[in-house]
This record gives sequence, structure tokens and C-alpha cells, in this order.
Amino acid sequence: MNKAEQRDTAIRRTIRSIPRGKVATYGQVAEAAGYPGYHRQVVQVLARSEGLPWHRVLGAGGLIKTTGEDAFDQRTRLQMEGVAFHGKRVDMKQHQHVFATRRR
DNA sequence: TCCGTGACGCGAT
DNA sequence: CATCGCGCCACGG
Repeated sequence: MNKAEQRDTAIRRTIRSIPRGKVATYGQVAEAAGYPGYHRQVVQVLARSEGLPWHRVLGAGGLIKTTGEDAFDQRTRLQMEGVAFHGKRVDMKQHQHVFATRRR
């Protein structure tokens, strides 16, 4: 498989590893997948692929970066998992998922 | 091949 | 805390 597919696979696997009630940012997902700086690629994957816990991926600082209906869904889903919000941001101190530090 | 666009990040102002 | 600017990457026109 080519580079693009490897990144895509690694990113998806990383996103699926986020446990219920926890969240991670685009940048963290990219880095944890082994591709620091590919946060924009993470967005592409989330927007296209199905079957991923997309609502557990937030913007830097625990801020929801989605728009329209999706923003509402994401916030609702997270709250159902027990994720607490501080105004418009998620309480990262309490819900940020820490990925196992791995390097390639 | 060049250019604009997007569920982005981050430091500076 | 709100904005701006610049950097980053893949895609589509």
C-alpha cells in the first residue's frame, strides 16, 4: 500500500482507539498516529469515512470546530458519554485521552 | 500545473 | 478573549 493509505489507516486506527468518555484533538491524533503536522489530513478522514467516533475529535483547546447540525450532534453525543463542558469548551483536564507514546 | 478551499494549529497582536 | 497571519496537507476545478 502507498504512503497515503498508510497514513489513512494509521489515523483511523488512532481515532478508533479513543475510549468512550474521552476526547482528543486533531493535532494529537495526527501525532499519535505517527504523522505530526498532518492534522488537516485527520479532518479529511473524519469527514469522509464512516463508522468512526468522530465526535470524540475536537479542535485545539477542546473546542468544537464542526459547523451547523454536526456541532449540535457532537456536543450532545459527548454529553451523553459523560463529557463535561465549560461554556463552549470541553474540560480537557478531565477528558483528554492520552495516547501511548509510540514512534516509528 | 496553478489556485482556492476546508470539521485545523499556533504564536502574535 | 477575538482576530490575523502564516504554516500544513489533500482535493478538486
